Amino acid sequence: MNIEKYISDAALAAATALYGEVTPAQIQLQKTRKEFEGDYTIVTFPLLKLSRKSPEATATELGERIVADNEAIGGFNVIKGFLNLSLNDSFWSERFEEIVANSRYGEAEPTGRNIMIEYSSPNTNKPLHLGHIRNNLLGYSVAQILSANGHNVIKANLVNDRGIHICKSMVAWLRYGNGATPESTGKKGDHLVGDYYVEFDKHYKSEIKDLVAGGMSEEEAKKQAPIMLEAQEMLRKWEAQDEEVRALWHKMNSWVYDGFDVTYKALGVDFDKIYYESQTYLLGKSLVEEGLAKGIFFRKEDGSVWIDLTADGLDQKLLLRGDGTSVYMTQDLGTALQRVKSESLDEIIYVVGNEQNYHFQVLKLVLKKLGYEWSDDIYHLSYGMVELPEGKMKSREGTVVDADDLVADMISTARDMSQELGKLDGCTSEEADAICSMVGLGALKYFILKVDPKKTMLFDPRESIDFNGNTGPFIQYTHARICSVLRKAEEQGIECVAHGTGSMLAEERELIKMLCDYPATVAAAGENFAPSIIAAYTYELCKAFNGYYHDHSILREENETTKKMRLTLAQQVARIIAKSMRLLGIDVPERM
RNA sequence: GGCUCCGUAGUUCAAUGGAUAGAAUAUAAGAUUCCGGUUCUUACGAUAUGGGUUCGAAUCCCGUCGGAGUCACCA
Repeated sequence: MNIEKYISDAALAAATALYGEVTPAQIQLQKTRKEFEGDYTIVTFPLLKLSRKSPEATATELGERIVADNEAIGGFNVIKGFLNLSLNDSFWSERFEEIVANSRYGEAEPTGRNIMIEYSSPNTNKPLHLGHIRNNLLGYSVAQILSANGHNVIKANLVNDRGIHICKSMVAWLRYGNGATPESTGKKGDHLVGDYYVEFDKHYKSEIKDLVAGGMSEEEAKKQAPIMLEAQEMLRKWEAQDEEVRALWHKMNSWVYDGFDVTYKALGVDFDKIYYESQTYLLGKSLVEEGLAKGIFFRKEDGSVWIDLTADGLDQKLLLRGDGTSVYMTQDLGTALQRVKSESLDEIIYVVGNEQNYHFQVLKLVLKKLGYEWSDDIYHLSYGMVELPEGKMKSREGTVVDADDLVADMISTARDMSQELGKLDGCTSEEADAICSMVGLGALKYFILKVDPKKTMLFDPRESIDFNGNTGPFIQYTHARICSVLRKAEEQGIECVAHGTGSMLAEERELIKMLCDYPATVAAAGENFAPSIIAAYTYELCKAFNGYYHDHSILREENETTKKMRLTLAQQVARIIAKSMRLLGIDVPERM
C-alpha cells in the first residue's frame, strides 16, 4: 500500500470534518525527523487560516480526530505546529509482509511514456576520459531509474564520427603511422587513434613555429600550416565521398569502436540505439527552410542563415553556413525532430556537460519559436566537471585521466586491499576477479553518482574505495555480511518467515520504515533524474542495519520466531540494497 | 561585458520553503573487542555578504563579492 497516501487521506478527511473545505495541497506531509517521536508529520501552518486557532491547538484537535478515526494510527504528539503521528507495530508488520510477498517491490506500473536518454556521445578521435565516465554513469543510472518508474526507456548514443577532428587523426596516421594497426601494436584501437590525434597536434604546432620563424604572423601560420591544410582537404574529400578517404575513415573508426566497446563493457553501460553523425548531419536543413518561410530566421548577404535571439537575452545564432552546409545546431534540431516523430517520444533527455548549457538553451528556444510545443519535453541533464586531488584535468598539460586506466587502477586497488586481508583466499580466480571488479567499479560509480550532477565534483580514488564512510564498498560490504549470515542460517536449516513478528524493537520498526520508503525514493529519483537520491537512501539503510546488527544478534537469538523475523529482515535489507545499487549500475557481491 | 550555474564544518558531500542545518572524513577523549574489516558515545566545527518576501529562508527575489562555464561559418 501507499503509506503516504493513506496518511494524507486520513489527515484530509479529518481536516475536512473539522474545518470544511480543505484542498490536498493544504495537507503537508513529511516523514518525522529522527529526533522526534512519531512516523509521519503533518505541518499544520497551512491550515491555520481555516481553523482560526493556534498551531498547537490545531495540531492537537487534528491529531485527536485522526487517531479516533484510524485504527492503524495509534498516537500522536504535538510540537509547535507539527503534528507527529505514530503508526502501530501491527501496521508495520503488515507492510513488512507485503514487501516480502511482492516480488516486484519498487517497480512501478507501466506508464506508457517513451523516454529517450542520449548519453556518452563520444568523438571518435580519442579515448574516453574521466569526464566521459561521469556522463556514462549518469546516463545509465538515470535510464535504470526511469525504467523502474515504469517508463519505456531508449538508451541512445550519438557517435560523433565525422568532422575535422577525425581527419586530423587520419592525416597523422597516414604521415607517421607506417601502417600501424591495433593488431600490430597490441594497442586498444581508440588509444591508437588518439595517439595520432596527439601526434597531429604536435606537428601542427611545430609547423606553425617554423612558419612564424619564417616571418609569417601566428594567425596566418595557423591557417597555412601544411598539415592543417591536409586535414581540411581530407574533410572535403570525405564529404565528396572520396573512396580512399572513406575507406581509411571506416578502418580507423572501426578500431575506435572496438576500443569503446571494451570500455563500455568494463563500465557496465550499454545502449539500445547507436546513431552516427555521419548519417544524421544533413538533417535539419528542411527546418531551416521552414524557419525562413515563417520569418523566424533570416539570411545574411553571404547566404548564411541565422536566428536573432537577442530579445530573449541570448545572441544571434548561426543555423546554416554560407556554403549551405550545416552546423552542430542544425543537425541537433533535425535529429530531435526526427526522433520525436519516428519513436513517438514523450521526452528526450540529453546527458551532456555543462559547457553546452547555452547550446541547449538555444536548441529549445529555436524549436519553440518554430512552434514545436514538445520543445518543453527536452531536458538537458547537465553535469559539471570532475576534478582530481591533483587538480583540474587539462588536455594541454597532459593531465587527462584515461577512463580505461582509471577503471584498471580501481580494480587493482580493490585487489590489493582484498589480498592484504586475505579475504579472497578461498575463491577461484574467476570469483576473485569478479569481486575485485565489482568493488573497484562500485567505489568509482558510487562516489560519482552520490553527488548532485550539476556541481563540479572532486573524485578522490583513495577515499572512494574506503570500506568505511559513505562509499560503494561500505554498502557492498554490508550486503556481503548479510549474505554471510543468510548462508550460515541456511546451513543451520533456518527458514525465513515473515509472519508472527510478535514484539518489535525500535530499530526493527525503523528498518521496516526505511524499506517502506524504497518505492517513494525510486519515484523521487525518477522525477528529479537524481541517482544521488538513491545513493543517500541506500547509505542510510546500511548504516541503520549495521547499528541494529551490532546490538542485536540474529543467529544467537533464542526465541525462534524472533530469530526468523530478524533473518527475514536482514534478507529484505540485502534485497533492497541490491536493488538500489542496481539502479546506480552497481553490482553487489555475496562475499568480499 | 551579456547569459547560465555554483559559494554550507579543516576537507568531501546532504538538506520537495518547515522543527535544534545532517552525514562522512580528519582531530581529541572514552566504552566495546562477541555472527566478517568493528561498533558506539562525547567533544570540536559551516549556510560568502547586505537587503527583501514569508508564520517560517541554506533554499524564493534584488544587490555586492568570489569561482566555473559559455558567448565560433568547432562539435
